[in-house]
Amino acid sequence: MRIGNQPKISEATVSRLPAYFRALSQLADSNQIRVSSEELAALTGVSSAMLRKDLSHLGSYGTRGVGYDVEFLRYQISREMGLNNDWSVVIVGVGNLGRALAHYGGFGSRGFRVVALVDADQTLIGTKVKCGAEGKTVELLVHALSDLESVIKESGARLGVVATPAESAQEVCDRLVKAGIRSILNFAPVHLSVKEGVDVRKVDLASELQILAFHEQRKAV
Amino acid sequence: MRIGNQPKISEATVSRLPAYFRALSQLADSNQIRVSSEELAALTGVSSAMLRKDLSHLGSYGTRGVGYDVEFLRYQISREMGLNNDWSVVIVGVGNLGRALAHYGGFGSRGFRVVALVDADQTLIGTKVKCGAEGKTVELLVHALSDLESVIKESGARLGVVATPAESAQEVCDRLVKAGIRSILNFAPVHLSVKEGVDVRKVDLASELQILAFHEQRKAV
DNA sequence: GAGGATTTGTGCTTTTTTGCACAAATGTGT
DNA sequence: ACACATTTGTGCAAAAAAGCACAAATCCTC
Repeated sequence: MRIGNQPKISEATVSRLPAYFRALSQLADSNQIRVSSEELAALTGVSSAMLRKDLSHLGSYGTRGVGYDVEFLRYQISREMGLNNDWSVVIVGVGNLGRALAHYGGFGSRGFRVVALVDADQTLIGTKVKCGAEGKTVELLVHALSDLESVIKESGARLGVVATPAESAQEVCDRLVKAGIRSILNFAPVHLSVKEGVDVRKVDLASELQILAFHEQRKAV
Repeated sequence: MRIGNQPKISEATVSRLPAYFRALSQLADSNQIRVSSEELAALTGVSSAMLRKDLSHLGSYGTRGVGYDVEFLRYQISREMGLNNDWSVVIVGVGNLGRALAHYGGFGSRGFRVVALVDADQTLIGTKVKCGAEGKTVELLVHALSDLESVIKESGARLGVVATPAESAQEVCDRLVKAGIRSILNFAPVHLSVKEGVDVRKVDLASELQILAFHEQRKAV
């Protein structure tokens, strides 16, 4: 329940809000007006009790005996998560992964916009890369890594994506932080250490497979 | 501590083992013989106490007053996680993301091998895609989605990667499960429901950015 | 071989997260 | 207007995870 202006939403809850938001968006697209906690929970793979408790942290947006208004709840979550703002993203590292991220539709939609691409590879610098999914693609110039600071300043990027090899990730991270970026999504297979106040989230493809393999191995026994 | 042959390693611990493994691999590459819990913890971004407790679930592989033998500990973790096995991976969906995954070096190394590519797009079927990072690249033929079952059977894949659009993800998932796959890595922005005994791990790029945006918004206040 | 300096392994406490169960609130039908 | 069927919101209990502190074990020096 919201009390002051610092409602203390737990980290576990925050990590599930995006899933609720996406499911609600799908329901809205199919013109569904109302949804019960049971139905929304099934769509997102959580228990209905957990869903209700998560939502209760945002406020009391449901109606007992009825359920939730899809569009209203969707709006409340998007507001709470700041998705009404337009978040500018700079991607560092335009290899296969970086390019795939630039193309990725999920970035372009829902409040995120790739505004700058940076790489160290001389053969890539100056080339143009298509950003965003079908519909509203934009071509972006790949800038030199040495211009990172000015690129961030001019583009106004607030979120940084590190898609470089592991070797250069920490250095890139340090420069992002020094340039004022305080939220970083890291795809490089290495832990990035940052000063307090900077958030780093890590996405590690190999780790996910290893975790799956661990459980798969257990099943066989 | 290991008691029977079902040591009950907690999920939180399992999720951190890959990070330990990678850090140990880096240390081994730089010919470091021993490492303390403090040092390894710093490399992986956890507390030294948590690291020691995690490792203690595998067994007592350290030496008090000394630390851990890098190569030995690395081997124990890889054995525990089943990375000595050769895990065959089938990737369904050879769009930008699927191709990036196929190229990704972290898959090719460390016990994972992409053995099959499948897509529904007629213009992609029959084309060849380079798999694996520099060093040992292999060209793989893209098979038709309709041949999914036979492709899995012939390639012997045990891990499935779903890199399709959200609309087709659940159907692809169902067919993977029916074909005997029990561990799935899902990149499609949708929850996949599966029968008991099947593991699904989800990697959602948009969600990660949304979580970052949430915290970033809080900082500004 | 005794004493001091390290560093692991672990019992215990605290915090976080999940799950359960039901009262409170709403809509419906008669 | 009243009984009844739903479905939310939440207090409380259980489980999981993280953090602390220190005894136990090892190495090194003299």
